[in-house]
Amino acid sequence: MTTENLDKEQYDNLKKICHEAGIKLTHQRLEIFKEAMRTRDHPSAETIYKRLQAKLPTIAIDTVYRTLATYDELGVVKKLHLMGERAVFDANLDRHHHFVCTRCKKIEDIYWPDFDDTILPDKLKSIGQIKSRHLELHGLCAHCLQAADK
Amino acid sequence: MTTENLDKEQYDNLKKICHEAGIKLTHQRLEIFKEAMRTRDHPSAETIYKRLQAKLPTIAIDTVYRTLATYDELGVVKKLHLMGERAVFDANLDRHHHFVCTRCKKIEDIYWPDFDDTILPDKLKSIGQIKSRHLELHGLCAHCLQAADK
DNA sequence: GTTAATGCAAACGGTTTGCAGGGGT
DNA sequence: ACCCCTGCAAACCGTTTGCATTAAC
Repeated sequence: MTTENLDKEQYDNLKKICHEAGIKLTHQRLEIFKEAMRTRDHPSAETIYKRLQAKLPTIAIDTVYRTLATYDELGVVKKLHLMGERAVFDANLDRHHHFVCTRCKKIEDIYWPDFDDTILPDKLKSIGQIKSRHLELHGLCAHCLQAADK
Repeated sequence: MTTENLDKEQYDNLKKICHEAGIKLTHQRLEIFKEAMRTRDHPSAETIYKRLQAKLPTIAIDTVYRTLATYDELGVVKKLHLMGERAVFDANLDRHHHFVCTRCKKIEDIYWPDFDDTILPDKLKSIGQIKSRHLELHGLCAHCLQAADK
């Protein structure tokens, strides 16, 4: 059980979370956690699975699915359901939204606190009790935009 | 080829769209169009398929998928990808967003023109070329809210 | 040692595809 | 008559599940 690339604080925190949830901190769970924390590129379960194969050649993809579902329930990562495509997992728990490039499918986190703080019109409040707002901006990312007007 | 429940204007418009797109206006395509127009409850392809079985007992579900995909391309209906659940189709082409009840999973169209007209912060514009914004509000609908505080 | 998690394989559900026959233009 | 569209079946892909083995506590 190695902890390189993972600071002690994060490790202790995960240990605490698992302990409080009454689940075991297995080798696989630790590596999946590290991989999820390592990048901000919204990997899918399959992506995480592939990235871990070098380090854990015998890991099964259903373990990745199960672990990420557990982490989602525990609030360690957040399962997103963008675009009806495969679910992707976001280790960024800050209040944010997403930009999706329609060409390369890249997903970028965006921040728009003024929008988050905008009070909903009274008309919308009659719908019920609104708990969260999820904004997706769609378009061409800077990179694809550049490639488009070649 | 019957047109009950479909006003002549809508029918002529579909005919024109198909003609201009160079595709045939078949019996199945007309019935799928009528079914999509008949309700505003965001049916899935499977739902439309089931609703048409009484009238078209031999229709195949892949025809529904193919036709709805065609209509999506033609702008007749809009394919949504909410919540990573099965894709649903929306015949409402007005500028609007969606409310999703976390309990009963009902999807309601919502309108918030002030938000649609809000200019994006300059910071976000650096992402690239933003073409559309899709907002999902999540929470409990009025009905489920009432059921919750029984 | 006890219990839960893993790996394997098979099932699952929604969606897509190849093909031959049938219907619209 | 021509060709596109349909219906059928099978494949597909991401995800989930049942079960025996393995590992964490």
